[in-house]
Formats: sequence, structure tokens, C-alpha cells
Amino acid sequence: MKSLLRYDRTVTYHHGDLRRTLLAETASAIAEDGVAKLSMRALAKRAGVSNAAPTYHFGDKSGLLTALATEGYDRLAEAMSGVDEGGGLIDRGVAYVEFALACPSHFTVMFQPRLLHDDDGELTAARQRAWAALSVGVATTRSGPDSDFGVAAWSLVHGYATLVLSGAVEPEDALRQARIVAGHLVEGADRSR
Amino acid sequence: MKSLLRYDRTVTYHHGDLRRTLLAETASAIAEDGVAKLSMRALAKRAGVSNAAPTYHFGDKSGLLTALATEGYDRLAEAMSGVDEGGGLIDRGVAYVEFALACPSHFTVMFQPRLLHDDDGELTAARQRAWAALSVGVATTRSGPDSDFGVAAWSLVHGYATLVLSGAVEPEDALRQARIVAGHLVEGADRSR
DNA sequence: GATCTATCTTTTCACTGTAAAGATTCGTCG
DNA sequence: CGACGAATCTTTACAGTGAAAAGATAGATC
Repeated sequence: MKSLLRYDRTVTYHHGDLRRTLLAETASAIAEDGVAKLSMRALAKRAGVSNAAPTYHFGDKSGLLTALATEGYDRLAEAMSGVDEGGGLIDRGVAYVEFALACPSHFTVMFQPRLLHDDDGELTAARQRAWAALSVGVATTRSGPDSDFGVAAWSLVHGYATLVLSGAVEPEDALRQARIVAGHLVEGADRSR
Repeated sequence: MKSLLRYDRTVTYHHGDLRRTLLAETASAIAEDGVAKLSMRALAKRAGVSNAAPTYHFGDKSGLLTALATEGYDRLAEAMSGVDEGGGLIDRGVAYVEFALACPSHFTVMFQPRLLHDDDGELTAARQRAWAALSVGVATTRSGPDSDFGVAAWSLVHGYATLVLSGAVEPEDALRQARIVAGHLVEGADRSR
């Protein structure tokens, strides 16, 4: 019987790896035009599938962004645990900024809970893992009820990353400046470890 | 002749203060449901006018958000110049956070240039005024090529505000914690003025 | 009072997200 | 090998959106 397919892709009917492809295309589309202009239909066209294919995999647009944020938290946890051993607080802060600049679309979406299904199971699990990886070596540096210092450190690197991504701060070398900036907070704290 | 109006508002045909009303409604709508779910038509209905009325005043949706961001920069400049005299660096940082929490919709939009007509004249002018008001007393505290300290201070308060607004940090008393957090960066810098 | 301009409405169009139902392929078990 | 169920993708349809164009009304100016 003759195929009635409009999108008669010569390869296969089943894409095989569509979910991952869609996530990657979403990240690059957001990096180009921002999350506000992200279109499910344009995304589908970009991946070479029909417009309802993304909805099948992610439920809805928020589900797509939830999956992207989950992936982001996983990558962040991985990035943070990568400098777990030798590096001090500053190195960990720089790694945070490095992640934000390397995965700007993920980073942006991760901190806009209104775009997500914020109570999604995998999302909250990945988020908890990332939080755990983040707080390693921070709360322990200045112990006691002084976790305000941890909030300060997080705020500093998060703010710097946000300002750079928004274009409010335009450094020559972001990671280099991140190191300097983080140094202003840490001062003797890193030495007293 | 009988009026053909569908929206036969008993008051006046001309609203009289529609632009300001739309800006206020926009701010509260974003505060409730986020900027992604902001609808020009719903906004118009909420203000009791036809769907094309907002477009007349702001050109398009980006124009509306540009006007909101401009208003935000003006309010920020005002808030920062309010603590210009007596207060030190910490007070200025707290004022920044206070503004962000008091005007979350403005603050959010101000740092998402993709949503705006970023080269708009009034926007860039208001932004420059705010930047000027921000850098007062920061670059001068630690002079020389050490404006990296200014970036650090800005990053700290901006990051803290962002994290609180996104729900990533949930303090009992945000302004109190902001003061403590800012204290970790400033340390002796404020004393040496 | 007439005319010009600012403000607002109506209508229309292409595009969006998403729901529902159908088509195709894959995996699995007989 | 064959059949059947499940997973994957397509088609179609619908209400809602931003924006453009043209018309209606009110206010201002002379």
C-alpha cells in the first residue's frame, strides 16, 4: 500500500533517538533566540519530524523545558564533583560559572521554575543531587550556623554568571574575572582550611 | 446615533490614563503567572479595553516590556540614590535586594534583554542612570584598577536577589539575610572609607 | 463650529500549543 | 515465521496569541 506520509523521511519512520535530538535542538534554539521565542512546531520542523512528535515525548512545552532543566542539574552536579578533590572554594565557584557559560540554555531554564513542572520527580531528584554537590566544601569551610557564608558564595557566582549571560557585564575573560571576583569573598577563608 | 461599541464602557471612550494602567497591570500579571504567560489580549481585557489598545501604546509586546524595564531602571536609580548619603556599601546592597523583591516583575524583565527592544533610547538612558547610581560609592571604596570589587559586590546582591526570586533560596527574612550575606564580602572595606 | 490629531475599536491573518485519533514500526511471544 | 500488543510518529482540528490595517470616536486647536 502506498504511504500517506507527508514527511516521508527516506531513513526510518522511527527516529530512534528523537528525545535526545529534541533536547539538543532545544538548547541550541534557546541559545540563539531565547526561551520566549522557542516554538514546539519550529523545533519539530528543525528535527525533521511532525509537530506533535515533541509533545509525545515531553507531554507539553513545560515538560520539554523540565527535561532540559533536569539535564542541566545533572551536568552541574557532574561539573561540581569534577573539582571535588584538590580545588578550593574559588575553583568550585569558577566551575559553577564555567557551567553556566557552557550551558546557558540549561542554566537559564533551571532557575525559572514557572517555565517548568517544578514538582516533577526526576527534576527534583536531579536538583537535590546538584545541591548536594554544590554544598560540598562550602558549609564545611566555615562551620557552625554560618551557612550564610554558603549562601553568599552561591549568590556571588550565580550573580556573576547571570550578569554575564544577560550582557550586563562584559568581561574580556569571564573565567579569569570570575576567579578574581570570587577571591574578594573568600579572602582568608580558603587559607584557613 | 447609536454607539457601535462592543466595549461600551459607561465612563469614557478615552481611558485617560491607559498607559500607566497597562504598565501596572503588566507588573501584577507577571508577578502572578510569570512573563511567559503574559498575554496582550488578556492584559487588555483586564484593563477593560480592546485587544489592540496596548499595541497602540507600546508598538508590540517587546515594547510593553521595554517600557516596564525602563520604569524598573528608574525606580532602581531612585532607590539607590535614596541611601546615597549616610549608608555604607552594605546598606546600598540591601537597597538593591529590597528593590528586586519589591518590584520582581520589573527586575526580572530588566535582565532579559531578549524580551526587550534592547537598543531603545529611553531604556538605555534609564539604564545608564541606574548604572551611575549603582556605582556611586562602590568603585570609590577600593579605587584603582580594582573595579573587580564593584563587579563582585554587584554579583553578590544580584545573585542573592535572583536566587530568592527563583525560589532556590528561601530565607525567613530576606533583607536581614541580605545584610549578613553582604557583610561577608565587605568585611573591612566599609570601615576603611 | 470645523478640522486635525490622538486614542481606541474592529476585523483579519498567520502562527502557536495541545488534544484526539489514525498510521507505522518494533518487540515479543506463540 | 506470524500475529499481536505496545511504542513511536503523523494527521487533523481547535481555541488562543501577537500583530497589521482600517475604521470609529473623542479631545484639542483655531
